[in-house]
Amino acid sequence: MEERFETFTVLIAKISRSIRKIKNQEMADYGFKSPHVSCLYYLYREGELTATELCERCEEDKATISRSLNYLEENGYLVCDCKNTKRYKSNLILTEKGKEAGKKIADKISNVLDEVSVGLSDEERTEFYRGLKIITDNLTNISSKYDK
Amino acid sequence: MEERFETFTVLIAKISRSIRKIKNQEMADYGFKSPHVSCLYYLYREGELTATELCERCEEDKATISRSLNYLEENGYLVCDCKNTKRYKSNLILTEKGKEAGKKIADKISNVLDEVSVGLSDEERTEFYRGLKIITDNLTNISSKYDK
DNA sequence: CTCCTTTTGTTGAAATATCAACAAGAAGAA
DNA sequence: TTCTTCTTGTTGATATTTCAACAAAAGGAG
Repeated sequence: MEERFETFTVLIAKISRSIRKIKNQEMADYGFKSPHVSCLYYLYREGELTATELCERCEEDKATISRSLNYLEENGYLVCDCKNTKRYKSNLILTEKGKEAGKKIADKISNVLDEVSVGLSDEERTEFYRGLKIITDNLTNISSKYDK
Repeated sequence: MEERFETFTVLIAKISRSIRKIKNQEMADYGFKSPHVSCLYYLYREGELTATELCERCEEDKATISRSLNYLEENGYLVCDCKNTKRYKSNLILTEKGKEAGKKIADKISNVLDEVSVGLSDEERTEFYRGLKIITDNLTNISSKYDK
């Protein structure tokens, strides 16, 4: 009997839910939700980025990112070196407060990642990531048929 | 530099999105969305199930499933051998129309699953699924800290 | 049977994500 | 500069998911 569907889509669904839950809860004291956490993480790691670059990193809709940035800016986590009223092509820059939050997030994420692969050897983990990459690309290809 | 976050959460996000897109689009002619597809798939494969069992299979919220079942019932894809006005503990049964749709879905899913692991040997695929299972369990553990 | 507890399913409200139309700016050609 | 076109970001509307309160039924115990 066909077991692949279960051992794939169901596991992926569980993983997605767990990741979102972790991102939502770890920084709940700050009022951050999953997309805020992603924004701060990437800005902390990569330095200045534009909104579009941040969308790519986070794999989130630009509307979601736009609204997350409003929240983060209003609450003093970042500023924008805007040449104009909007954020077009402008770099988003973490404030000190933003960097502190970013560091906290990066540390937590690092811990989680350590725990995630408990039970796999280094080699197995490497192989796993390789497989994950291949499968992601295959699926992206398949689903892109529906883009017009 | 820490690459694990990218090679994990981002890939998982992409996979989730692709899966949902495929499920949404493959049966769009029928007006099915992702949860409808999951319901029909499992009912087709496993025969009669209760709503709760279906929630477990689909990894969906019971509210989502409840509403999906309304749609499927209203449109003649399934009936419920209800002993009462609600669906409590009752078996959900596909009609002929439902079975046809279920078969179509099962075939499509089978095709997709063939394509998903192109580039991996049988052995690599088996190893990959094993790793996926371990990681899922680890993450479920980590995130369950937040359940009270 | 009657009462009590647990399970199961529904419903409306709230939170999130997604989509699509639009507006503002950038970039380049003439 | 002044068009024109393409990119980038915002906004409101809509769809979807999630949460939590509730209600109906089931399963026991007495």
